[in-house]
Amino acid sequence: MIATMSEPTLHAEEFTVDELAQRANMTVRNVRAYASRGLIDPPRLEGRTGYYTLAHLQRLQLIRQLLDRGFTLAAVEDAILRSPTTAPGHALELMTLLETGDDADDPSVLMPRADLAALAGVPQDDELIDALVDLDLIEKVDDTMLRILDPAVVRPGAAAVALGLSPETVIGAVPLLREHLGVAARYLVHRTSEEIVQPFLDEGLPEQDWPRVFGAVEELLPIASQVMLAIFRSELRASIETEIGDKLQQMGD
DNA sequence: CTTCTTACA
DNA sequence: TGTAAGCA
Repeated sequence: MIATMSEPTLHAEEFTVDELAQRANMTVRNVRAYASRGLIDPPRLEGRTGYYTLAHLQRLQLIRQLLDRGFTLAAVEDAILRSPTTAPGHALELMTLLETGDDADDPSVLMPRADLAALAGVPQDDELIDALVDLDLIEKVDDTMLRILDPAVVRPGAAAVALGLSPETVIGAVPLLREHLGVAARYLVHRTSEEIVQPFLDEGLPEQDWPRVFGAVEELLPIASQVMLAIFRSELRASIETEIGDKLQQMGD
């Protein structure tokens, strides 16, 4: 009915760059910059002007959230390019897990023994070092240098010690977490194998579909991680309420 | 007049 | 990331 000449967009859910940028609270310049880095899909082109959809908007909003959380553009880029088909929320959680996103392949890093002790806020202790070595979390390089094999575990662990937990408690948590999370991990992998991989093997294995199956399995990693994290968090909160809440209440009495 | 690209700062 | 020039 109404055909205003200034509004060629009759598809209700499509925007021009300008509208897109506005809704995402970004400048057009940055929208284009992200687009040029492949962070958003190319728009539907009509002549020379592009028309963007809600999917584009959501992607930009995700980028903004991650940027606002303090991640570098490079890290955001890495996260998005890694899991293109994963829902935006999952990618966000994935980034939180990966922290930086870059050193996911070989995270090991060299650190003087004194530095590790400083991070934990405790005096240097050979026994603690040995305990970490036994857990395959670090390696002895020489008398003064350590190789941190799993910084994602060691760094927060040191932080926990710095906050007042005993090193023994923190170190003791590692085998405990490995054991219990390992059960859940093996269960999920087993079910994935049975329900996703096996059917493809059974029905004749069209070779060209393998990348897709493999991709699906890969993408389950961040999704499962997110669920694990959410459940663990709620368990932590529940424990805090009962255990610590009770003690505080007793103090009040 | 707007979109897009490229280039520069 | 902003600004500008040239183009469709």
